[in-house]
Amino acid sequence: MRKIDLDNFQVATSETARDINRRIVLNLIRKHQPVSRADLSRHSGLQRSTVSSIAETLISERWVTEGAVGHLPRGRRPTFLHLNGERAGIIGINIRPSRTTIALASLDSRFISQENLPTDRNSSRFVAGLVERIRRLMKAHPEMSCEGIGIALPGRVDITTNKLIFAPNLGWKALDLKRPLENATKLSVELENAANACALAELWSGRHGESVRNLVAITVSEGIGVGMILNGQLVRGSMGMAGEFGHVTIQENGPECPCGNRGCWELYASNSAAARHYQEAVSRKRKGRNSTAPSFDDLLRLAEQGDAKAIEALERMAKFLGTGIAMLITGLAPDVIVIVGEVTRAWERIEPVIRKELEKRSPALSQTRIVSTDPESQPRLRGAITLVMQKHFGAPSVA
Amino acid sequence: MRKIDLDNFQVATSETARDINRRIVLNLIRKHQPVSRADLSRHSGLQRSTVSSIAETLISERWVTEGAVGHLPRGRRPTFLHLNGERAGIIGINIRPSRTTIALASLDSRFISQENLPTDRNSSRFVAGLVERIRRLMKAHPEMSCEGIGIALPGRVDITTNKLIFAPNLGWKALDLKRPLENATKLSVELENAANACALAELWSGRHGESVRNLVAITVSEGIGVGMILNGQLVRGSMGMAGEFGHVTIQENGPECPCGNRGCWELYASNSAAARHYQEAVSRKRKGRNSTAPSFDDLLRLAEQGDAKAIEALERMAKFLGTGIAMLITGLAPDVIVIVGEVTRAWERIEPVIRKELEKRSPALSQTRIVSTDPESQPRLRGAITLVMQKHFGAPSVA
DNA sequence: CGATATTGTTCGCCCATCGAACTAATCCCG
DNA sequence: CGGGATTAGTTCGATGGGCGAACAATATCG
Repeated sequence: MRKIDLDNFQVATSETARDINRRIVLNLIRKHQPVSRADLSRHSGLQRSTVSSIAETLISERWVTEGAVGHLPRGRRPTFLHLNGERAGIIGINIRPSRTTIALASLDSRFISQENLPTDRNSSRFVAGLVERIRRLMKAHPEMSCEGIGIALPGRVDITTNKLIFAPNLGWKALDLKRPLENATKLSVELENAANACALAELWSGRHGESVRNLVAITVSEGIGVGMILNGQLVRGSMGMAGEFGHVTIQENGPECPCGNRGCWELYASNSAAARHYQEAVSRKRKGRNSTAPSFDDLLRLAEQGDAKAIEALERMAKFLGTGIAMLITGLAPDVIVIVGEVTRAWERIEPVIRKELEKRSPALSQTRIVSTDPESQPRLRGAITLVMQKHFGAPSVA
Repeated sequence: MRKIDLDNFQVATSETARDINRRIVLNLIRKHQPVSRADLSRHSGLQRSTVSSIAETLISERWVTEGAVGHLPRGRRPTFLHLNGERAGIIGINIRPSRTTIALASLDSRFISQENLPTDRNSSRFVAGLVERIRRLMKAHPEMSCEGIGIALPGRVDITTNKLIFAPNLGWKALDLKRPLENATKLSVELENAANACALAELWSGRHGESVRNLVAITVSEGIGVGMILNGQLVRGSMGMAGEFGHVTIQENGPECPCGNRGCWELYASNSAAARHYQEAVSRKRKGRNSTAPSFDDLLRLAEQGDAKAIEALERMAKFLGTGIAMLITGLAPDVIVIVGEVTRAWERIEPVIRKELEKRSPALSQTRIVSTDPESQPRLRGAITLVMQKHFGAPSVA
C-alpha cells in the first residue's frame, strides 16, 4: 500500500478507467500473444464488449494487430491479437567509458539493428555524433515510428535537472544529455543508471517468472553497481542515489577508495579488484618488482587456460562478491539476484564460490536464486530499451 | 513506474475513479483540515461539483464532519470540513517479549486509551487474554465504530499463511494470531514486523514533510530491525523477510551470532551489545571475574550519572550504529533515517558519535537527516495503528 | 438440418467527472 | 441603503467508459 503523494498526485477523470484497462489488456497481449479477445476477457475479468472496445483502439493506434484465425473444437473461430512488432521502434543507447552502443529495437525488445562508436571524452562532440547516428538510424528504418530514446550510463542522473552527475569514469561534468538530444531528434529521452536499467530489463524481459516482484541486479565492471526492483518498481532513492552498495564498507580499515571511504565492496569484488588480486598473487611469488596489471579479459583468458594465479584471483573476487550478495539478500530479501558483467563468462567457476560463501554465513541465504546474464544478450542495452517500454506498459500513475 | 502484476491485478470499473478521488480528498482533508470544499477543489484540481459530491458521501459515511464556518475578506463564507475524530477507533497492539500494550486510537492517530498486560509465553492463553481485553475496550467505548486491529510484533509474518514465523524472542511456534482474533472480534487484523510498522508510522504521522518518500526506521532493542519505506511504500521483500540488516556482517570473523552468521551488526550496536561492551570495559579493568551484565536501562542510568565505562559502552554502541547507518544511507539513499528504541533517551550523547562515524566515511553520508523518536510517543504502537489507517488512506490498488 | 457452443458486436443502463449556469452569502462603495 | 463584486456551494445536462443482455457469426456433431 502506497501513501498518496500530496505534492504530486493525479486525480481520476472519466478516462482513467480506460487508461488502466488499456494497459492491462496490452500487458496481457504481450504475455499471452497470440490471444483472442475472448481469452483476454477471461484473463482480465473484463466484459468481452469492453475488451473489444479496447482492442479496437489498440489496433487503430497500431500497438496491436489482428493475426491468424484460431481453431476450436466447436464455436466461432477466434481471431488472434498480437503486439505489432513492426511498429514502434525504441532506440537504446548504452554508454560505457570507452565505447557506446546504439540499437533499434521493436516493442518486444528484439534488436533490429545495432552499432558502435567510441565514447568521445569531449561531451559536446559526443552528443553531436550521437544525434548524427540516431538520424541515420531512423532514416534507415522509415517504416518504424520511434517511441523514444533510452540511455543507460555509468553514473547518476539528477532527478530534477536531468543532468548527469557522478560519472567519474566518463569525465563529463554536469552534462545535460536529455535536452539537446530531445531537441535534435524530437523524441523523448530517458536516462538511467546502468545497474538500474539492467534491473528493469530483467524485471520486464528476464525469464524469472511473473511472480518476481523483488529483484536485484548487480553490475560488475570497473566498479560495482546495484539496481533494485522492490514491490515491482525501480528504487531510485533520494536524489536518485539508491544502489551505491558498491561503496559499503565490507572491510573495516581496508584500503582507501577514491570515494573517500575505506574498504568498499567494489575494492574487493570488481573487475579491477580481481586484477589487483592477481597482481598481489604474482608479486607475492616473485618478491619485488610489480608486473603491469592485466586487463580483466586477460585474466579470464588466463584462468581459462588454467593459470593458477588467475584462478585464485577470480575466486577471491567471487568470494567477495558473495560477501556483498549476502548483505543484499539479508537486507532486501529479493526473489532473484542477477549478475551482469564480463565475470559471468566464467560463471561456472564463480557461482560455486559465491554459493559457498553464502552457505558459510547461513544456509538460508543460498535459497535465493542467483543467476547470471548472458553478455551476448546485452543486458545494459536491453535496460535502455526497457526505460522507454515501461512508459507504455507500466502501471498508470494514479492518485 | 510499476510493472503490472499479471498474477494479481485489478481492472478498473466505473467506480474506480470515485475510489481514487475519494482517497485523494480524504487525504487532503487529513492534511489541511479544517478546509472548505472550494479549497479542496483548488488543492486537488477536481471540479467543485465533484468535491461536493465526494464530500457528501464522506459525510454520510461519517469519515468527515462539517464544522465551523470560515471567514473571508469577501464572498460567501465557507463551511469547513475535518476528519471525524469521534468515529472509527483503531485498536493498536504492540507485542514485546515481556509486555504487550493495547491501545484505542482515533483516525488521526491520537490515543484514547491504553493499557498493558504481560506477554504470556503460552500462546493460546495469550490470545484468550487479548480477546478479553479487546472486548472490554470496545464495550468501554460504544460510541466508536472500530475499523480494525493492527499488531506490531518482534518477528516476521508469513505473507501467505499469516502465521508468525521467526519470533525467537516470543517463544511461540508458527502461531496464527490473525484468524482467532478475527473470529473472536469480527474485526480485520493486520500483522506486521515492528520495524516495518515504525517505518509506516513515521511515513504517515512523523514530522518529516510531505516530500519524504524514502525513509528507513531502525529499531534498536535486544536486536536491530530495519523497516524500509521506498517510493512511498513499505518494502516487505520475498516472504516478508526484507529488513534483516541487523544480521549483515560488519566484522568479518566477528563473534558467532545465534542466527548462524558471524559479526552481525546487531552484535555490536544493539542494547545487548552495549551491555556487553560495558562488561568488557569493566572486566578489562578488574581483570578476571565478570560481573553480571547490567540491563540497558541500568546502563543509561549509569551514563547519566557520569559513569565513564557506561559512557564508553554507549559510545561504542553508537559508533557501530553509525557503521550500519552508513551502509543503509549508501545503499538505499533515504531522505530520513529514524531511530527507535531506548537508546534515543541518550540521543544527545549518541547522535554526535553516529555523525562523526558517518563523516569519517564520507561527508556526503551525514547529509542525510537522522532523527530520533520520542519513546513517549510510542512509535511501535503508532505503527500498529498505521497498519489499519493506511488501508483507508493509502493509494487504491489499481491495475 | 437443427442443437449446441463459442466468438465477437451492438445497445441501453449506470456511474462518475466536467463545466456552465445558478443560488447563497458576504463585503465594499457610492 | 442598494447595487456591484466576489467567493462558496449546488444543480443539471453532456461526455466517457464499463456492464450485461441480446444478437449475429461461425463452427462441430449427431
